[in-house]
Amino acid sequence: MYAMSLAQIGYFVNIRELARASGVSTATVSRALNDRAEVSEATRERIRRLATELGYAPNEPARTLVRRRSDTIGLIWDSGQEARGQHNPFLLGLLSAVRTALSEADYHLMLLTTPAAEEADGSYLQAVRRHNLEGVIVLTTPPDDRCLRVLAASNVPCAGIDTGFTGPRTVRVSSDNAAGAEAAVDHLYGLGHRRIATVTGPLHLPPAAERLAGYRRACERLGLAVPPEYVTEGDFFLASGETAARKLLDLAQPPTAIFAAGDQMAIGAMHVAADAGLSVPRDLAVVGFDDIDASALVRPSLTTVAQDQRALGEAAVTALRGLLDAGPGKTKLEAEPRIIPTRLLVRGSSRPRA
Amino acid sequence: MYAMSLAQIGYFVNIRELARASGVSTATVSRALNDRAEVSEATRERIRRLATELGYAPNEPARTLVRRRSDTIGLIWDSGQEARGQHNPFLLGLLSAVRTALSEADYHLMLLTTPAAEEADGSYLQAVRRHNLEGVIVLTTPPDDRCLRVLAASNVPCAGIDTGFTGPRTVRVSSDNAAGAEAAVDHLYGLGHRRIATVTGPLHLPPAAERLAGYRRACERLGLAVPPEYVTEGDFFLASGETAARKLLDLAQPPTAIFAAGDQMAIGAMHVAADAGLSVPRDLAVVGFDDIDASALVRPSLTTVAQDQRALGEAAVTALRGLLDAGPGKTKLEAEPRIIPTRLLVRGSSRPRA
DNA sequence: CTGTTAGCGCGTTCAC
DNA sequence: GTGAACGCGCTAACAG
Repeated sequence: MYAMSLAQIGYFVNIRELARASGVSTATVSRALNDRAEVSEATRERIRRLATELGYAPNEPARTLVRRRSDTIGLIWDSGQEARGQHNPFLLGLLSAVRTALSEADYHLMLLTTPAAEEADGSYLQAVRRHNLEGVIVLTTPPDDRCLRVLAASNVPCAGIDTGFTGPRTVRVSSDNAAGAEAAVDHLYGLGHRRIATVTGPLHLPPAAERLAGYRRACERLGLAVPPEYVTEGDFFLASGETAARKLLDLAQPPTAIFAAGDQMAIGAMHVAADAGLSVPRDLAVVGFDDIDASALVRPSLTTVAQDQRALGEAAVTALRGLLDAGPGKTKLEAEPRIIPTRLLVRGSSRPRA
Repeated sequence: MYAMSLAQIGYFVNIRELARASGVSTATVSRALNDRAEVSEATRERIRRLATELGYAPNEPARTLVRRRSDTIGLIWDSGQEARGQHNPFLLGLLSAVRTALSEADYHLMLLTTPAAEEADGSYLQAVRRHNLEGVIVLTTPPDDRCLRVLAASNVPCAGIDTGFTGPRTVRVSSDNAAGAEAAVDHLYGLGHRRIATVTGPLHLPPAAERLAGYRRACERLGLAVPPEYVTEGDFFLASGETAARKLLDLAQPPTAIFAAGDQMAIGAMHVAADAGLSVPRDLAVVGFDDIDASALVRPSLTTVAQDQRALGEAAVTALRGLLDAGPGKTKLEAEPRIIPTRLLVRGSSRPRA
């Protein structure tokens, strides 16, 4: 309590004072606090107690300097979407999961900033070196980010969630997009639907391509025909879902169900159906992907393939730690992607037809 | 280009090598790179060029150690909501804004982790000292967080967005909740509504209390009666909005319009109205607060009082920098809150009655 | 088991 | 205008 008041007025103890107070050398204090084996249990305990009593906190910059490691991980997330005013609704969940997992592993987290447009190709790499970062976690960033490519090409350990980049010490973590899409189609098929169309995301993005592949695979397995006009490309946003749905419903043989690769597009499809006087799910069933907040709030609520943000975040941290522990030599880990299962949430937009 | 390849194989230049390469002492290099006046323009330019060429990056831990300042800000956000699986939809916008504003001011950002439950009351404070953080930004954290109270009570500069804590070097930034609520009521009044009820948030939270105050003030100014049963307390989540709306619509004199202090509750009210066979906005107008993503996606789309996340984030950074520049002496700044205007987004749930 | 010593990379005195 | 020397707080090597 005495110590707390000291700390509150801005007085901090350093290792030297702690040593003086406990009657040993700074080296012993350091050993005790860092759980080195060569300290007697008695002195360790004494130092420990005194440390908390005096409110001692190690100076991390100093530790980093001498140990040559910071126990700090950098975090990068997509700012391209932000620029367009579009926030990826997953980011927050991923961020929380990553933060929690990292702190449980005793790593600190530093938020890296996307560089200004100029020729700052190496700025992520520079940041890593400036701060002695051990590795970087990248959240849903477009693979065409030059600055990021430079980073991935370096020997800095990187774990990416839903990213497409590769490099010597890179791991990718992502949801099982294909299986999720398959589950969605299976679900609709089980409901009796035989004319199932899809609205995809931008097909140059891996998740979008994988979801389409899953859709195709399920249709093939189930013996469903997929006329070319049943596959329409969107951009994950609302308007593109509306446009696509309008096109699909205008077909001579309109689908009775739509699987959209993103929830916003799925919601757009529901709007169009309502405007056309169709009842969801009776006249048209809709399944989305992602489980954004809005999916539970719209009416009817949206059946969707939910991603497990928590598991994704934890997997990214685990993967990164794997890279860190393996050391610079082991480049074999690169290709080993981490796939996280999805979960189908059946809601109002696809309840069994009466 | 040559330098880049060196950096990519993990070879880093430090100030000593830079000095050798440019034929001066490390002192001169330091002066040149830190824009000290005592260096000749010629050598400064030469050193600069060589630095970028060789991919030199200063070692921040070392700089922090010797300068006794880290240029780093800590970031804390509410994890209570996360634990309950409820993400505050604003967080992401605030985070981006804070990150951008901070990096423009040449500060680095460190994510702090909420401590495990144990008796870690001082852990934020400890983190600040460990990393030599200059200050902390707190995003929407409940004011009853003990760990946070210890931090706020210290002399660490803190800027909080939508938080209720106070301390010797603390600034609070928040939306103009009262004015926003007033604008919502004015809007409904302008549409011809005279029986306007409200669903509040938990009234122990400042934003909830302020929005209710604004509602009351507007009603008073407009000469509208506010029977006690027109004010129902919710918790910002969907279900509470539904419950409240049911109660309101069951009244002998049901309101023709509802102002909900949060969008989720407003959407809940719309659900209840629909279930009761009422048409929104014809039979019941609804206005929310926050402008969460879902508000633009539901049907009818939700009229809402939008918070300016960008401005909030920037204001927090500005306020914090004010505290930092003022130094430990100036405790006067504490009480000066930053109020950010809101914006009424008129959408389908309150379009003029036919 | 413990103490002494030597830097980690940098900014900052002092001299010149 | 520039260089040499020192030390920030801490850990690691080496003695004892």
